[in-house]
Amino acid sequence: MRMENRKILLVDDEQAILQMLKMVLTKEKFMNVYTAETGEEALHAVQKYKPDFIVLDVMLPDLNGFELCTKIRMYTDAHILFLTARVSDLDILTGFEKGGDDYVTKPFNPLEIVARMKAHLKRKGTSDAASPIPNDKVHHFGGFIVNEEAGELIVDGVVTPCPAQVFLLLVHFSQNVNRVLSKEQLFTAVWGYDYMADDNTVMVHIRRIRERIEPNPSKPVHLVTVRGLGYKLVKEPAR
Amino acid sequence: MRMENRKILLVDDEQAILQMLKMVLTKEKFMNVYTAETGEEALHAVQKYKPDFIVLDVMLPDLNGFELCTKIRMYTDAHILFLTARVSDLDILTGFEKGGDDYVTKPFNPLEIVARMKAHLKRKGTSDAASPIPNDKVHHFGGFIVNEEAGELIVDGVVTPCPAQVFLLLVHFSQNVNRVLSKEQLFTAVWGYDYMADDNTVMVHIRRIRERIEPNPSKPVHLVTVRGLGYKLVKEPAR
DNA sequence: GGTTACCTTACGAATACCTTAATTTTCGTG
DNA sequence: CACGAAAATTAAGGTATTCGTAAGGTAACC
Repeated sequence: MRMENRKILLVDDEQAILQMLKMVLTKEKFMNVYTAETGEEALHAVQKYKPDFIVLDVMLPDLNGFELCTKIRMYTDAHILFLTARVSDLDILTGFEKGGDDYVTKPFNPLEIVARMKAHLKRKGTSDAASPIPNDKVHHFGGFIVNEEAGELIVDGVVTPCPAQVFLLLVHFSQNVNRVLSKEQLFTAVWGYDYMADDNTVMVHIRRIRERIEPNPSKPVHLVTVRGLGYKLVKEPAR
Repeated sequence: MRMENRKILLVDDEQAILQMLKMVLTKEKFMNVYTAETGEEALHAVQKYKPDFIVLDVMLPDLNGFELCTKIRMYTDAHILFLTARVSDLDILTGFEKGGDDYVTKPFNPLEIVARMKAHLKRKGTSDAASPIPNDKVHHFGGFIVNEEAGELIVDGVVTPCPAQVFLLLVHFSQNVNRVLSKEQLFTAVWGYDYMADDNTVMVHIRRIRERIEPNPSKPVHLVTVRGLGYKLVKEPAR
């Protein structure tokens, strides 16, 4: 893929910086330039556009840029260049530890950003390495990941303890996304019995899943109830 | 190839800088560190050692660092990080144009050089055509190595005695890194029986592995328990 | 208004796992 | 073949966690 077709994500809360960088990049024929002004927007943009190169300001209104970097690494291996006003060595080293690849201090010459970007992207060749290797045992949802192979649940970038039965139920849902499953089906598939005497066990476990993955477990958006039919795990929750 | 086996070339006419960087790199377990004090020496070193990463001072007695960079590019595609006292934007951009990948201004923190180096080399993975064919029978973990071919376990650089069954179990884990394996799976794969009457045999062997590879066998970070599901050998233990 | 479906929290028995020691089995050597 | 050492399995006591049940409640449906 030609360098200029690479996708660039610019993350900064200062409009002036975003506009300046975007202008310079456009002048250099970079056509796929996206912007975000908050950490949350950035995470959405990463999942939506899958950028090859990310310019990331350390100081964001909602998230520390380093923490954001850690979260971004759940979705992409793209090159991350930090923008920072700080010159503390500890902060610089922290950025590298958190999975960053480079940093530039403010105020900066936008041509330097472009030069660094070009130096990096030139080496990428045509092998689009920024995409994650598809793995059907790792299920990605907004805000959490169910990793069957590792036996792990990751919520907002954090490994979340999950008892075995709860996890197995969640795995079963993840293997049947957007599909309504009755309590009987769940009990048979996950518990292994042919007959379900009482459905409370399943409901309690559903509650336990929701406590881990839902913003508000009492108003679920991921693992929703379909009254009279069962439950389903929704890939992209409605807004 | 492991990061620490990468070849580093340091080019600067100041002995103090060369010695300081070499000391820091050696402390970080980089064993193949070469130095050159002139452009001519650098060119020779590039051809002789074929370094993966080059730290290159702009001000050299015989050659301008940028011109040297252009010459070096005839022989290698290694990552080139410029050291420069100049802060002129024009010089910085010149460096990138001449084929440089990065730059750091003097005076600098040597740990930043190492951090940048690691950030870059970490991405190189094992795909280095000039290196011997990667050997998937030798498994490297933080603090220990499982060598199937030699039938050896090496912990903190020391060959560690390991009974056969314990070793075979560890090999099986090493072939399934970051993958949770149940006690039944382990018993079937390593012991060769289809049915496991009692799981205590496996647990005792797990304990024996942990006694060899874990800093604290009772609080394992490498071979971790996934309660209700089994065990997994983690490549990079969580901090 | 009554019934049904689902929700939620707390609690205790059962389970999973850990650990060390004892016993049995295997292997190497004389 | 006997013996000693090493390795593997079994046994036993212990701890921490999990799971299923119970009970009280709410909302939707008829």
